[in-house]
Amino acid sequence: MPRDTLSSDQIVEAAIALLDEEGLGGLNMRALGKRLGSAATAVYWHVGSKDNLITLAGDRVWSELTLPEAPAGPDGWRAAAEALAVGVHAMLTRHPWLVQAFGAHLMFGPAKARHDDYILALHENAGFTPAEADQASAALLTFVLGNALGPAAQAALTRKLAREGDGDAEARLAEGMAQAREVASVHPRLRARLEAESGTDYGAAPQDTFTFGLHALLDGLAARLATTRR
Amino acid sequence: MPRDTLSSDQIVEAAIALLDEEGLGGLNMRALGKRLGSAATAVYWHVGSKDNLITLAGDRVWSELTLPEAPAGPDGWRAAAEALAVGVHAMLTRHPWLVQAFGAHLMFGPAKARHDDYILALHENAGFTPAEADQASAALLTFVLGNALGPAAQAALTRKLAREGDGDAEARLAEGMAQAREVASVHPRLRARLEAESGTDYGAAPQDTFTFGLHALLDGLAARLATTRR
DNA sequence: GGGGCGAATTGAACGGCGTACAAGTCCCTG
DNA sequence: CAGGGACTTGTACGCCGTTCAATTCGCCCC
Repeated sequence: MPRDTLSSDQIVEAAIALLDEEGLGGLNMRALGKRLGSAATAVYWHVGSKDNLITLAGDRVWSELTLPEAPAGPDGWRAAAEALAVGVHAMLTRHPWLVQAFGAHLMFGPAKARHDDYILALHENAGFTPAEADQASAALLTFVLGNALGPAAQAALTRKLAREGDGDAEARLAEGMAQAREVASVHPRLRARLEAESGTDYGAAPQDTFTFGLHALLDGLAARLATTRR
Repeated sequence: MPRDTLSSDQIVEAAIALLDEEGLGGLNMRALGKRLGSAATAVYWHVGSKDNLITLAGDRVWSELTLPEAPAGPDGWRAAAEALAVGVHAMLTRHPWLVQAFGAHLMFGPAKARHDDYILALHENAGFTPAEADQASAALLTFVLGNALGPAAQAALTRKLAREGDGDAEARLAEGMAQAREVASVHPRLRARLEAESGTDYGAAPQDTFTFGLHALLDGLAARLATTRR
């Protein structure tokens, strides 16, 4: 028999796989148990509760991010900060459920702590005062998180429609989109947007939107930094 | 008897009250029915499903925002944009559940559409190209949303601990915070932050963090605007 | 090698949830 | 007054997170 005793690592791994495939709403203990070849309740001995498991999974995902050896010096700040933000953005794109979990579970573990400390150090090394470094780091992070909310909702909705499965997975989605378009079409600018990019789905534009906003934010922070350094 | 027939307005109002008091996880159809003096299932005739109800509630809340009569001209852009962002931030503070709903429900209704169109017009009037106006509006909005995630999680956690109610509502919270501090204390910068503001709760700092980041973002957008106008 | 003990797993069960549905009640119109 | 649509109700189903007593497994010591 291939079945050995479970480990929390195995469980967290399986949970992440399930979350990536089925979304936050698709993770439930019975499905997780089946995936692990165990009874659903075996998980509880290792992780205590579903909330705990989600926190564990979130921190594990957060540890995917690779941090350069030493925080960049005063001049490398901007490139390093941008790279960091892009990395987090990519992570949230890979794991859309994470941003939903962030809104409901107060996730903070060793990997997140390491990451936070790194960003803080990066900003202090660049010349920000400690208080400014704190706020600048938070601004960067919350901007990235906010950008992930839309795609997360999109993914959740798509999955829900697919799971209802009354045969017409895409039909319902199209219907909902059409309804949204109808609501939007009352307003001139929104209608113009809709006509401009008629065939675009929700997932295409945000990438450009993200880099545009990120660059603007970095510009603003760089300006602060310039006045602080003087 | 004070019982009359329900209206969807009544239902949405009661749902918002329940959401504000108990959080997103505290809204359930039986409790809502009890609050309305009806059977739980009576709600379904009016709003169809819980998802629908949440979307309705979200749009109703979004309509709380008052938009100045006409979008500001080229010079008033910055003040108007800041005021708008601050207004949305305040709204999300009043209704922390809304940002959670945004991550799971793709909320888009008439009030949100009106608001989006208004912001778009504001940016176009200021001199942004349509494409830039789109991205700048989105950047502003996602930044505000991202800032609301932390407090939302905090509120959700507090409520959950209170509802478990094993007598020690604050004890568990303090325990969790202490645990987080222990994790954080391995890293020098985080430890410094903890020692600096030892008695601060999660809700105090974010306000300053929000205005700091917002100003930086607005600065960056203003710089874009300057180059575009020329 | 056998006995024992803690680690790990199991299946049944509980209470709460969203919601479908058939049956009922109310009220307005012709 | 008869009919029919608007509206409400109670019951029930299936899924969920979690608890718990009972059971099995694996290792260490005598």
